[in-house]
Amino acid sequence: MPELPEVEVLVRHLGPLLENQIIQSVTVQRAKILAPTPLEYFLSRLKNCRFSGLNRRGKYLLFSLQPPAPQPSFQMLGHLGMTGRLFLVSHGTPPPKHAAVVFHLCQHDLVFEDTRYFGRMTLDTTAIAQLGPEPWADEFTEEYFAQRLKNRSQAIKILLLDQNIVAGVGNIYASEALHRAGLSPRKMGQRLSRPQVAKLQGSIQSILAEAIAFGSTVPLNWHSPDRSDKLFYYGKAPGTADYYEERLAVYDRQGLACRTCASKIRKIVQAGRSTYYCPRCQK
DNA sequence: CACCATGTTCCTTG
DNA sequence: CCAAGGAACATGGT
Repeated sequence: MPELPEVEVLVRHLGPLLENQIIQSVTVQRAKILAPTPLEYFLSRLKNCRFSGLNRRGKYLLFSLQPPAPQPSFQMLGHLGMTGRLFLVSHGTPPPKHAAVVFHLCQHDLVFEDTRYFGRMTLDTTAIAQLGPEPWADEFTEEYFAQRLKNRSQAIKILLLDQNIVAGVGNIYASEALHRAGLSPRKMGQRLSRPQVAKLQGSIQSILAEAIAFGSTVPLNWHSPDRSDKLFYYGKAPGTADYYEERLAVYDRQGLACRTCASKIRKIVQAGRSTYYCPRCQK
């Protein structure tokens, strides 16, 4: 899935475009991703609603929807899973093969395409309550982070993927943040010193912030299922250069030279997920 | 054919 | 009760 930065870039782009658009009807090809919301309820609830806001929490999307007065507004929760993408096409454009949900607006269709169907689009927003703080929230203090790590015997890489500790870090940026912090992904959470906790906290914030800034400057194609950019999974705008080559320090770079010390980047598997690190820079 | 993939949840085992 | 590991979900790329 797009991790926090990709979702943030999407929200910043899509939010203004959706503002005040009214849903004429909804087509659902994969009712499973609506769970636990029943299909019929989903369709009837959304019809004639106006998009009144789009926000992000962790890797989740939160759509604010306003039904015709006097009904109160409510929220729809989206999650892109591993392969989910959201984009606008001209009204009536044939949907891609794995279009899970299509929201028919006036002049456009909002397509939620998800090849692997791991994503969600639901009226059940309870998942939000289980999330830890945003990386830049006041609550995500060094004290809080140290407290959450100190009694954990799991490797720090695995803990970074725990959305209940801090929300939004995924498999790519977990490796990247640990490299920047100079920490071994194998180090147990409880064995981080206080300065290491502080450095990791700062690394998470800066890695994610830079990814958002990067994604905000790259010309992306938001209007088709094209995903050829290998970057933000939205598709590179036609005629633009490959910006992504030197973007990541360690992720998917096993066997290549560390850009800091030239040692060979290694790949290991933790909790069934790949981790990349530099054996010399990260202790 | 085999293995890998940006995520989350559930189940089993210890 | 908790931690850890594995499988499941489903499809496509290499």
